[in-house]
Amino acid sequence: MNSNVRVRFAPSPTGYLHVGGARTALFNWLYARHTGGTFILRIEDTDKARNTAEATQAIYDGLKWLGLGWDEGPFKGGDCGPYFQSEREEIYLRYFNQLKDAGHLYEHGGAWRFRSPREMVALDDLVCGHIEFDLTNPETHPDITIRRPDGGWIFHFVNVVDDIEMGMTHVIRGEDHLSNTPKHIELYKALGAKPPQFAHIPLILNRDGSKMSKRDQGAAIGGYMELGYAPEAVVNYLCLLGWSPKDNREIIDIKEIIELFDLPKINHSNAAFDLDKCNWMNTQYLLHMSPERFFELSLPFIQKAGIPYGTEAALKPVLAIIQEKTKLLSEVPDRISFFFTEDYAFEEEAVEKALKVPGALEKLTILADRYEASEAWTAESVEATLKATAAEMGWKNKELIHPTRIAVSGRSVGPSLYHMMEVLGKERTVARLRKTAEKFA
RNA sequence: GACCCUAUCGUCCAGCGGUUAGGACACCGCCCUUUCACGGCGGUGACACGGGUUCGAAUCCCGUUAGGGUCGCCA
Repeated sequence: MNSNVRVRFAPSPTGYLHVGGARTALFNWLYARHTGGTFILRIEDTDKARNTAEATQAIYDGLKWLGLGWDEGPFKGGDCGPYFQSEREEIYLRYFNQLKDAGHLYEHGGAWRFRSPREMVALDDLVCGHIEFDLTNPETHPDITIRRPDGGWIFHFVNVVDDIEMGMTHVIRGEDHLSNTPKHIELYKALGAKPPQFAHIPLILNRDGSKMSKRDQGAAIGGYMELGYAPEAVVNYLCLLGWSPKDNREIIDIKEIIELFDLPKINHSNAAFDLDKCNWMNTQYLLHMSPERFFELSLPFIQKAGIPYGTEAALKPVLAIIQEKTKLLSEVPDRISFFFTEDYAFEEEAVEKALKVPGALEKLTILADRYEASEAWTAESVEATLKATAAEMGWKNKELIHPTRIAVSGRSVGPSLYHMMEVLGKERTVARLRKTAEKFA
């Protein structure tokens, strides 16, 4: 932290963290980390009607889950607090009086409005480039209200005041604020402050180009948390919406993204959210992450589901063999459940196809005998024994493999069969084979 | 309606005056294979349109069209 760059994420507590907001936070965070600057979290809770307690928690949870830690803000403190707009009344009053005394304000219907200087306002946006706005016509650009008759403050005013007070050097926000920016610049000037550098990033839309709202698929960060995405995958995906390393790579470590990230490299056009690609990204991360990380991310889901896994030592080998098949962490409990109970369920269709065929149950009994007699118990030895048995008896491998898979797991799909039996252990494997042979006899 | 932003495969990106327009997701084949995945190979698929500028435009300029945003006593 040794540059003077100060950026912020300033969400309004709405009850959930929107992906668009998350990416705005991410780009601010990336810029702060890239420059060695400071990332600030400020809660814009001027609207008292909203439930700030729970709604604010959703913001903290989402940012923490994504790994976007802030340097100043709630729980962290800092020299520019408080970091809740609802607690900054005196500051707003001071700036309000400054504007009023200088003659920039007038009362209208009980509310206070800022008198626009009626000029051309130029903006050199770090993403969008040089833009000139003609604010000379009051018909098309009416004066903005900054304070309600009840004394409440309006976004445009408190946002600018806080950015001045908190020493923001760069304002990185959604493009939906681009048209508001000239008004903000007027406010900065009237307050005798130098406007920060602006960077308006493109919006995230639905696949069909429509605006993403709360109910749309993939819109709420909480949804990713519940379904069990790897946060690093979601972050990686979000980074690629509007930014790219320019060399056609997709999976990139966040450390490298921090190095490569810069504002002028951000796209100018809106991006559509593609859940398919996000899902692919997630499976890639799940597949390649360390077993330790997979364990760490899976555990909460396993505990919540109440899987009686016993000890971590018993759980880890099981997780190790299902990791490569897992698409979402929320699937983990179901994928591992049969390892931890002898009362596992049998898929009806699989039973019909593989067990209720002539000779299938006899095969299981014969295999159980062979396994019982075998010394070694590794995936390799288990496989060798199975194939040797099939060869000896004149069966096709498949004719033995499928009934065996269903006998030991109750399912037609699952982890590598031999590894599954290795982890299950000799005793339980043999017992399951025999029990199944009896059960469907 | 006014103003602002944007415009390359269905989607996300690369390209920044001369390329067989590249990669990824998705989709379709084939291969691998004990299931399901992973993986490998191949394929379908795009420069919105019209004018310029230039020896030469996806690349630069203008217009049109389309999409998005803003125009609140919401943030």
